Amino acid sequence: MARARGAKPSGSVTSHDVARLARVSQATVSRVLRDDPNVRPQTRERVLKVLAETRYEPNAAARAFRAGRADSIGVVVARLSYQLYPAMLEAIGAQLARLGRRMIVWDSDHGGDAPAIRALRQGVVDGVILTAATAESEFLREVSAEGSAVVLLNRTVADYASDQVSSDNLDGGRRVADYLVACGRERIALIGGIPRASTIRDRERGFRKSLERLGRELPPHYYFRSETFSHASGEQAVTRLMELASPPDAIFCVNDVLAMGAMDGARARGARVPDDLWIVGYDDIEIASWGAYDLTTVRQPMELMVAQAIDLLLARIDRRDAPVHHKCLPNELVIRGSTARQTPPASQPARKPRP
Amino acid sequence: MARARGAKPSGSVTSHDVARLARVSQATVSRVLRDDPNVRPQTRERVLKVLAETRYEPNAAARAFRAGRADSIGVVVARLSYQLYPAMLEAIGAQLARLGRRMIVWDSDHGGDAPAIRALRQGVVDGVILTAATAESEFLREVSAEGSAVVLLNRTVADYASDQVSSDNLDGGRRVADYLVACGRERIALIGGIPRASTIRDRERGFRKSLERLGRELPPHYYFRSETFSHASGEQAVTRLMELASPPDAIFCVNDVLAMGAMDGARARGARVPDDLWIVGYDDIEIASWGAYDLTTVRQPMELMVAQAIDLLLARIDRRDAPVHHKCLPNELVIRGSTARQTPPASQPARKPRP
DNA sequence: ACAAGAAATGACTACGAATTCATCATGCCC
DNA sequence: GGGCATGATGAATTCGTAGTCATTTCTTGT
Repeated sequence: MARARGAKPSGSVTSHDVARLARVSQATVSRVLRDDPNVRPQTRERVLKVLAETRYEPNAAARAFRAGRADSIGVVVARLSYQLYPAMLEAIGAQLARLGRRMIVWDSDHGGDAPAIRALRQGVVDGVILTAATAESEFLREVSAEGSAVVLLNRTVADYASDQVSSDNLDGGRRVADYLVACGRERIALIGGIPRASTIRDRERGFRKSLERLGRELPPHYYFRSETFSHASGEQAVTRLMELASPPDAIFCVNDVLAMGAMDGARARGARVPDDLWIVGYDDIEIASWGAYDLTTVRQPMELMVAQAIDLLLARIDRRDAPVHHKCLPNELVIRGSTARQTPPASQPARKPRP
Repeated sequence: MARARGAKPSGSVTSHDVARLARVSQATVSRVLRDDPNVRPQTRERVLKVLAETRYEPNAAARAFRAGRADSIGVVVARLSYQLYPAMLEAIGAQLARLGRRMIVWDSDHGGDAPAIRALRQGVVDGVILTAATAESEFLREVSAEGSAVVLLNRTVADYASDQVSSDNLDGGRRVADYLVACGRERIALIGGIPRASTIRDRERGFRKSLERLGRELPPHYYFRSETFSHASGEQAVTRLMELASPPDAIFCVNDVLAMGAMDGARARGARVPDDLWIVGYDDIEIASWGAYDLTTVRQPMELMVAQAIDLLLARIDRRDAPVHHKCLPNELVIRGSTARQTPPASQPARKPRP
């Protein structure tokens, strides 16, 4: 039994200890720590000396308890295996660090949003950023209605009273369709995903609607819904599409991993990209720019999205009755070698062609 | 100013409130919460009913304050852009969640280990897992000497009195050398990295030593040290190597991203892998198995390493005088299409050939 | 039915930092 | 030099939980 009850972190020097050693009251130590001007320089000096000597560190639990806030923010992530999410987490972490907040991370694979929301209610965190498109929990609905400090990032739910930040996935899908049609692609296919995720749903809808508007409705056999967002799914999907009597000459994949799987699958069947088949992805993860894939894709303004999500969250932590915002940022089509190499800019005008 | 001083998390129902409503003492509420057997079923029922009605959640700060522990573990990571680290983080998170611990994440890019160690001293976290190979701070040295709950994961420092878990990088490098020689490669090159990281250093040393033992010392012009572990560095390195009068026929890259960069660079210069050039990586990140790279590489027993690191950490949190362990786990050469396609198993025996 | 013991419960307290309020010291002005 | 403002400091208090210890209530055996 190495620990007494109520054991404290290593040093376990308290502000009372410091006060005693510096022959002042605990209140004065607290004042010095908080840089209160009402301390005589001489006294401050003495206290600072003892603080340094004892290597005092304030007890975080006591401080949080007293202050009523934790200075920590919760982040719920999913599928860290997909590069977009580590990148997002990295951005969130960097920005929170700059703001002096800690970041507690939950993986939505283990209980979805619930553990994070629970932590919020217990005061473990001051607010929560939800990035994972988990099922719409009634738990979340309720918390959201309470005006709790919860922000949905890269995920929208129309009737939640929570702040939400996403990029314009509808427009992203539209851009891809416009681009492919403008470049004269004739047989355009779509590899989509589970419609539970709002982002995916919007990408698909934007893509379809734009095709329709251009008189090029997507035929059912050119649509493949993959159950998971994996490389293997992309391979499988492209294999099906290429087995068709009239295989597509362009495929839009709703995210980059699917696109890379599709590319590898197509190549394995002897197709050349982009000579025989164009492939477009979504997200612009780092690998997309590497030589092996050199993937045309849609890039979201990640840093900006994260910044806005954190802004909204901190604002709401400050005042829970702050107005609810649903932000939707524009994104950008990044054209690379998986499309376009030898096709000249098409004559058919698109709404926003980026030849 | 929407918040009173000492504001509490949303509900802000305390155990006193519950006690009042259930017409019992706060102590009894506490007992019910902690499942103390000394509560009459009837009383327990009444309290539970109020607990449910009020949606009571214990105040985490007060609890942590009182209990003297945070039930949180800190993790310092680096370069989340390299897939190995998100995978590691995911494993750590999953295992901690299973143990009922929260995970606070710091990116070593912002202050190195210091913020995490500081948090440890303040009791924000009960222990820290350091995965990032940052500079050897005197801060850490000191903390380590104190017997604080710190574990180095995938990183070794000989004279730190901390628990350490890594895989046998020396042996991993050795295996690669043995394999390449055994398969009859004649001109073997090495793309290495900053020797600050113990893992990288060991991989290089193991590789070199094994070559020497086999009478195939690495000539200086076949060694390239990249400053960063990036795809671009790999491309750059391979370009240099291929410009040599006698370019290598096999390259060992000390991690997978470098290997992928090298592969893309080699292909861009018209070389075929593995027909003209073999490439071997290290880490076996997910992409390594994808068709575009199909990379031969060395896999570390990640889940096991994480499990052992957490075991050691929790043991040390329990008793700071626990014996110090330096664990070193074996790893595995995973042979794929970036090597070996048409070379038959060599006649020359290697120590542990895996043809 | 009563004592003795066990079970159930409540009053009270500690934990550490930050804050309020009271008090004491100091300097300044006329 | 007396009085008053201001600056510096300490005593006391608060926060919510989980303990300790004392007290009350119940159960059981005779």
